[in-house]
Amino acid sequence: MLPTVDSTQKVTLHKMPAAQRRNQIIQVAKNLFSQKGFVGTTTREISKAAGVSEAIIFRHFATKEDLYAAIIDFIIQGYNQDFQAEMDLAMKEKDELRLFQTLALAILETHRKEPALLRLLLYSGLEGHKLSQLFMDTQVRPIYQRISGYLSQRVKEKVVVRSDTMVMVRGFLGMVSHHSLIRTIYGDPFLKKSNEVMSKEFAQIFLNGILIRTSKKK
Amino acid sequence: MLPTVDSTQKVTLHKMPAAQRRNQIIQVAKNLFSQKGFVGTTTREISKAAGVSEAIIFRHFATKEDLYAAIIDFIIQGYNQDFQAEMDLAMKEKDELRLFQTLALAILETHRKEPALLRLLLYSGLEGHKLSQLFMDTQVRPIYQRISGYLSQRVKEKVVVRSDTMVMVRGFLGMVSHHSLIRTIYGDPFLKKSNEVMSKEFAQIFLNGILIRTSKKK
DNA sequence: GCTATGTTAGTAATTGATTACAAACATGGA
DNA sequence: TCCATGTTTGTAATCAATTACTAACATAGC
Repeated sequence: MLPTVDSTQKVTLHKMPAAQRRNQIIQVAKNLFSQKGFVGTTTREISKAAGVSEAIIFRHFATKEDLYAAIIDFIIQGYNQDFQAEMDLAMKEKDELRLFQTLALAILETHRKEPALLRLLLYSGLEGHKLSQLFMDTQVRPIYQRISGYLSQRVKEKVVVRSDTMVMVRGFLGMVSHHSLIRTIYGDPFLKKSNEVMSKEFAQIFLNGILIRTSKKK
Repeated sequence: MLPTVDSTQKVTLHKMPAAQRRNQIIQVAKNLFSQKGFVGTTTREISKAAGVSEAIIFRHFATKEDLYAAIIDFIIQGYNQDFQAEMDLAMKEKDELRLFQTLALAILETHRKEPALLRLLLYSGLEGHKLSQLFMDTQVRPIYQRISGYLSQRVKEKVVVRSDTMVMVRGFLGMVSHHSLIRTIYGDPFLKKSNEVMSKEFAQIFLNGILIRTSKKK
């Protein structure tokens, strides 16, 4: 907030509890870092966007790097994985279409609602910060493990073709993630379908690709 | 090259023809920009890496931005598409497996041999430079058109399932590109197969996914 | 009144870009 | 063949602006 002028023409400062200010700075900085990268974002910009003086930034975070680390924590912590429950259910019921459709939609919708996350991840990967590695280890790898494990079980049950299930997961997540990337970064002017439709079509292609064809249907 | 001292203790400068020096600067800058981004790379670094003073950079390129544009030109110009011929042949012979395997391998090998290209593309996309848009328009879009057109023809011939061929191409290129991205940026510690194998497996999954199954073969 | 929250006004270092000047080269006319 | 003349390729030093970060002082609100 910028200082506001009251009725007596006197400037009144907007003081905020430390925790709240700290959180506000994190939010503001997250957006700026995601738009312009770590080196591309200046502490002055952040302070201006937060409506405080630059010194306030350094009262809450010792260095610019510390602020970045706090953003990392915030993201890792607050990353919502409530789609996990639905995926569990789909696995239990051995409903592959629903499983992969849910997974795809969760990813696409996350990136649509929070494009800053994807951009921040890419920047941090390119700039060599630890966010990317941490995110891969704590968020992405478990998904690989779970899906890959499930597929391996389905291979044994002669439902999925005998091949490297890690490659399958990589392939499917590639379809979805790459689509988000193109959409988020390049705008994607020539493929404007909804995330629901894209999820369904990706899941269909993928499942036709890995399921052993039975002649029961069509 | 740094100035070298000859036998008579006299400093001899290493002068280079303008065109050659210009080219050398482009190469050096390309690597630095790809590693640290546009804002993350200083003209001083570039000059040091090129072994000349900073003023030389600005003699050949009016601004840092101009240097970046020259790199863009260089990449667009020198981007090798000799796999196009092999893809044409595969299309002519209606050999889908070979078509998509060739495409995948060409992409993966390009990124393996020249990781700077992928990184530069990502940075330029994130930083909002025009390289990304230009590359998409001149290099990527034509591939989408050609493959998508071919698949549409094969849909009519009842070989490929009736669905959006653009989504199919996006899906396949997603598998491949995303794999390259993970490998280039995050190192990919848990999927170490060769590009040849990955190309084949991706192509198989994808083709099983979009081809209408005939019962002639297994 | 006290203290946490804020500001103003700085720091030294680094940024992209420019200056003045020197060394190496090309070449035409004697 | 030679060297005087003009051009090209280079350097060192410096510019104003901006960087991350800090010190000293001010004030809101309990």
